[in-house]
Amino acid sequence: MATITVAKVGSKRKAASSGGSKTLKNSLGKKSSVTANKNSHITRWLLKSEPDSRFENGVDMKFSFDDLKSSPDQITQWDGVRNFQARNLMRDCMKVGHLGFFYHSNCKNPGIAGIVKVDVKYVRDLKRFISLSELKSYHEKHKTNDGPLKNMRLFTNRRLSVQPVTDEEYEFILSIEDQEPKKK
DNA sequence: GCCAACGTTGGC
DNA sequence: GCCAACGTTGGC
Repeated sequence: MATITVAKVGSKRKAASSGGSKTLKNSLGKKSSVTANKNSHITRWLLKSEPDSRFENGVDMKFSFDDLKSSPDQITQWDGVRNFQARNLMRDCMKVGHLGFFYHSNCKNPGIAGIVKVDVKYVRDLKRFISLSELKSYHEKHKTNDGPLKNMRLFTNRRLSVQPVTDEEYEFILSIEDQEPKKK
């Protein structure tokens, strides 16, 4: 694992940002150490970003997987994360070198476009786009048969823009990369 | 564009 | 610490 820049602290959800205006009074201290403890084994993540233009206070939120690929060194800072839980996860649990899925949200065809290293740096494209609807069909199935995606945060904590992904979830998703999409 | 679900704020 | 009002997310 070469590379690494270390940008971390900023945070993101590409776009947003608002240059640090939001205040951070809530939940530090003990709350976040709980977050850290609970997720200390996590080394895989899912990062949401919006691939389509959307303006918020005059700032374009767009940042697609292709935008990452064409960034200098294929690295970007993940800034603009406002949600406290997401920020705490990044601050306390995410480590340089961890891997993550790059997820396209708030768009026509939401789903996972590729893999990044948690710098955040491009690693590779998925062999095919894995859509939200496909993941959801597995999630539904796995709820009944105790499969690996039964608790995936994409569905159980839908608004989190920086999500922990368990090794089981990560491996399962990689394992369906080579298959034809089951359901769309 | 709608709106359900969820997160944040702030008065009490 | 509760909870109503309000704001945001994000799939549809």
